[in-house]
Amino acid sequence: MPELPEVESVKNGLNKLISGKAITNVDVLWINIIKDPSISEFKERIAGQVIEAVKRRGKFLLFFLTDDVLISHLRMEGKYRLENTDVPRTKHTHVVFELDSGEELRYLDVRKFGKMSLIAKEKWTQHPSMLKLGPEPTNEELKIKHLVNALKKTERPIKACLLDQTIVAGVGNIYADEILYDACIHPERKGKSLQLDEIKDLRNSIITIINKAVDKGGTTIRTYSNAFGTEGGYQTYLSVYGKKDEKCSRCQHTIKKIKVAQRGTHYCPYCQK
DNA sequence: CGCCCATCCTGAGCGC
DNA sequence: TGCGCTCAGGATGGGC
Repeated sequence: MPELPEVESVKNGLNKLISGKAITNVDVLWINIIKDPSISEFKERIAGQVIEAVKRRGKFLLFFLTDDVLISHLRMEGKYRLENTDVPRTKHTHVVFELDSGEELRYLDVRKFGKMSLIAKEKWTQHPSMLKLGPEPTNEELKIKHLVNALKKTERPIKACLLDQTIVAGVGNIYADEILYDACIHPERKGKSLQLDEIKDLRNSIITIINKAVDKGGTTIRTYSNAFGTEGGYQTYLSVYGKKDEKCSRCQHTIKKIKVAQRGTHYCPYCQK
């Protein structure tokens, strides 16, 4: 399940593989992947454009083309693969970008949850998906004051707040659990119950955990791999995610799994207050 | 406005 | 062996 660190790794791989190549044609094999514009406009506009660079905002991949930006979200299991045209397309290949190099950039997605949008370059920051995004989880962009404001009035559990992309962009279910463990905060604590020093700890944990995961090339739990097909390396650093019934490495108590905001949530009932 | 919940999807894992 | 059920979950939009 690609979160910010995994998308960052995919972005880096794609830049090496496809920057400077032109798209000659687009095949859409599962129409629900394309959110907007219409399928015909999507295909017609992309054909002929050059992929200048691939960037990232939150969990969204941004393909900067000659005139447009292709906004792509991998959701649960989306992947990009560069293949020669003679390699057979698998049944999970849903969108194919044919390149002037004779290769194909293929979008694969077992669950078909991923989405793509195309928008004019000068308007991409105004796309609804972009407008809703909060700050990137970096020391420069994620301000204490912003977190204080976002949390001070809400009754929602802090886990739900971390998953809310308007509060901070890029955190998903795995890193939310890891961040709360690192900050020693119970996932069911109401947002407004957090004290200032706890919010500072939380901010530090968000930045530290995400940075380290980026550094390790992301986490491979189920099926994630980057554009080169290589797996991430952060899974060996996980403290609670997927560790139900195992011992907490800090206090030796047993890691529990509960549901918070409809999401599987792992935590240590002794360390996380 | 804030928040909850269903929806989209398929494959893995499990019990019988 | 194979069937049917449950679970996994990010963003979105409807509804209260």
